[in-house]
This record gives sequence, structure tokens and C-alpha cells, in this order.
Amino acid sequence: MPARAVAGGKENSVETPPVESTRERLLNIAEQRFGEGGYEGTSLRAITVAAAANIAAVNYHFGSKEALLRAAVARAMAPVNTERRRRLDQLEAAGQPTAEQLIRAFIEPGLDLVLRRGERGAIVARFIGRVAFDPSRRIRELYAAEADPVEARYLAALQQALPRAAPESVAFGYVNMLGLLALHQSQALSRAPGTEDVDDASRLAENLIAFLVAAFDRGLRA
Amino acid sequence: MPARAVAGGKENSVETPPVESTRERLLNIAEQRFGEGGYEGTSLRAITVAAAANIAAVNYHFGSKEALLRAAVARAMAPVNTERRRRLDQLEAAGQPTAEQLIRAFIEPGLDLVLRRGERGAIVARFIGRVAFDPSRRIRELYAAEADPVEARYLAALQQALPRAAPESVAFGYVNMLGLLALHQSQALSRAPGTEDVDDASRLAENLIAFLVAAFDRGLRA
DNA sequence: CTCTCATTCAAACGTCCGTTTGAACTATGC
DNA sequence: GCATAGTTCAAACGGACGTTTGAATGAGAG
Repeated sequence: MPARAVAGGKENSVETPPVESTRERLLNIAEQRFGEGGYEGTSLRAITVAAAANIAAVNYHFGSKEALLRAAVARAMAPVNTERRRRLDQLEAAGQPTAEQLIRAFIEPGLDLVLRRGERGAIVARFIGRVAFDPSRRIRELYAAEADPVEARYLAALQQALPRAAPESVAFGYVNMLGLLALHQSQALSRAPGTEDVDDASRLAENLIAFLVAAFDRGLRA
Repeated sequence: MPARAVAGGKENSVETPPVESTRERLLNIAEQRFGEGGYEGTSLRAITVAAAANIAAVNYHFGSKEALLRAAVARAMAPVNTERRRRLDQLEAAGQPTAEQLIRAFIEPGLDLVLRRGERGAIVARFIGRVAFDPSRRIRELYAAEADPVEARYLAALQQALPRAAPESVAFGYVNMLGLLALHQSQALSRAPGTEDVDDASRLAENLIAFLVAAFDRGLRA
């Protein structure tokens, strides 16, 4: 943590072979620290020290603490949104998707895709999960702005796939799905730390999908 | 360290006198503000101003900001824990409870009992829900210490009521139940503010119970 | 009345916060 | 060489934070 590359700007090779720019290091550390302590509980100084950057670098590259968070959310959500869109397009092209197909296409990009790439993926997942349910409404809306467009498509598709359930009931199940996914992503539900390893990721996804499918199919009011 | 030893618990009346004590006002406002902005996002100055108390009153009556939170959590959880214990005792005295009975006995004291008494109840519910999933692990454990004893009994009873599901699966469903309850209590799942009124409380409880019962009965792995 | 003691008060403590400044450094094009 | 733009730096800004202090207040007991 103390000093990394101090003298020369382009000197590297101590840690990662490819050079990370200050901007990238800030985003990476921000993901980690915001995911650990939340937005309010994480100071820019803690981030810049860990990223071996000057405190002024945040405002130079992003403009403010909140803008740093916004950039980190956008970068983290981009592949998840892309994958969700892709799978929904594919499902709809093949006809009327089932509820299970929709749930799977929504959950897996959030857990599987993001938990599968080792340490970094788990950090990103926790970051997303934390931001989605931050105590501050302002932060939550910042996340919602990033995720809403594709999420709205899933809600509409689910209501078509479950015509026997009232639209409000489907919306109720839908927010429950969002919440459970975020909670598992944030690892707030795993009380003992370090319990889950990489192999558990796909099992967690399967368990969560089965849990939600049963709830959607039989637990919603008509 | 100054003198702070005396708390004077005995001479207070059971019902609220025409005036609330400074200590009670601090707890009431702390519930509200911590529930709105989270622990880190709420300053003692904001609390003491709203409670019409001096900033030093918190440290006089409680010792620290965290001790104020701890006292507020303990006070808020007490009736919920009591009611959950009462209902579980009652169920177990009548024989082997079903999963639905257990889920209902767990959910309703958290939503129904606490949402039914008007504005105050909704504030308490939101406060509990927020603390249970605060970004800081320290705060979450503070809540867990208050809720764990009775919660553990429900987990054990659920595993007996669902012998066909693996114990890990029941534990998985159980943490999902905890999470969904907390999320609905914290009102983080209701995107539009002010959507829910008092009449919706019992409907919400029924919807959530039906959702969970279906998931427990048919969504858990053997 | 005086004494006592729990409570409240204004004020200040030192620390950390996000942000800003202006100079110094780097790399590239002339 | 000089000029330029992009980036990093130490240092400081004003303000908010949780906490502490010591004196003032008020009610009750002798």
C-alpha cells in the first residue's frame, strides 16, 4: 500500500505486466473499496492511497467522488447489460420465452458471468450489489439509471410469460428477483466471510434460479 | 472519562408521559434518520438538531454514535423478537409446524406488527431493514447479534419441516427470506416513494409469504 | 436555605472529509 | 532549442465530523 511507482510515471513491472493508467487503477480500487464499505464509508483518500495515486487525481480524471462512482458503475454494468440484452434478443427471436428462461437470462449475467472470472469478478459483483441497495436514494438511483433500460424489457417479457398472474404480482416478483440477486452479489447474505469460492458460483446461480422459478410459477397472486 | 454510569431505568413510567425524555427523543430520531440515510450517512448533529437536543447529549446518554445505534436496534428489535418467540413457542406446542406456518410466524412480526402502527411503525421497519444490510460489516453484525438467537430457532424448525430438502438448501432459502424481508422493510424495493400506505402492509405480507412458501416448497434442492 | 447530583449547554478539541490550487513534470511537435 | 498540452504533485482550502470539556441549570432531599 505505501509507495509503488513514485519516481517515474511509466515505470511498472512490479505488479502487473501491462501498465494500468491512473484512471484504470482508480476505477479498480474504487470498485473494491466502495464494495467493501459503501459509498459514504469509503474516503477518496483511502482509494487514492491504495491506487498509488495523488488525491487530486480523482477530481482531475472524473470531477468528483460521485462522478468516480458513476464511472465505476457504468464500467461494471456495461458487460452485464450487454449480455442480458443479447440473451433476451435471442430468446425473443425464438418465440415466446418461458419464465424460467427469462429468469435464467437475467440472473446468470449477474452472477455467473461476473463471478466466473476469479477475484476481480467477485469484486465487481459485490460492488454492483452494494450500489444497487445503498442506503442513499441518490446512489440507488444512480445505479437504476444504468440498469433500468434493459431491466424494463425483462419485466415486460415476464408479464407476457406469466399471463395468469396479475401485472402487479409479476412486478412484485420482479423486484424480489432484483433484490435477491443484488444481495447475493454483495455477499451480504453469506455471513461467514470466505465461505464461497469460485466453484460455488454456478451452484449459487442454479439454486437462486430454481428458488425464483418456483416462486414465480406458484407464488404469485392471480 | 466523565460520569455516565447512571441510566435510571426504574423510575420511568411505562407509558409515554406528556413529554418525551431527551433519551427517548434521540432514539426516535435516530431510528428515523439512520433508516433514511444509513449509519455513515447520518451525522450526530443532524440527529441532535432534529431531536432538539444538545450535541453532547448523545455521548452523555449513550457514550458514542455506535452505542446510540446499538441502543436503537435493541429497542426496535425487542417487540419483534418477543412476538416471533411467542409464535414459535405456540406452533411447536401444537405439534410439527408446516413451512408456511413458520414463514408466516417469522414474516408477520417483521412486516405486519411493525407496519400496522402507522407512521412510527413504518419508520421502525425501515430502520431495521437498513441496519440489517448496512454496507459496513460491523453494523450488520451489530444487528445480527440482536436477532440471531430467535432466528436460529426458525432455521432449525424449517429444516425439520422440510425433511426432503437438503439442510444447506433450507439455509439458502432461509437467508433469502431474511434478505427479502429486510429489503421490503427498508422500502428499498419500492422505487416510487409514498407508493405504499398502511392498507398495503398486510397485502405485502401476504404476497411475500405466498412467494416464499412456493419457493421453499418447490424451489429447494433435495 | 444548602447541598447534591443528574442533566443540559455553548464552545472547543483534533481529525478527517471532498475539493482546489498552482507549480512541476512528461511527452510530443516544431 | 522552444512551445504545448496532458498529467502528477505537495500543500492547503473551508467545512463537517465524533468527541470532550467545564460551567450552568434544575429539581429533590435534608
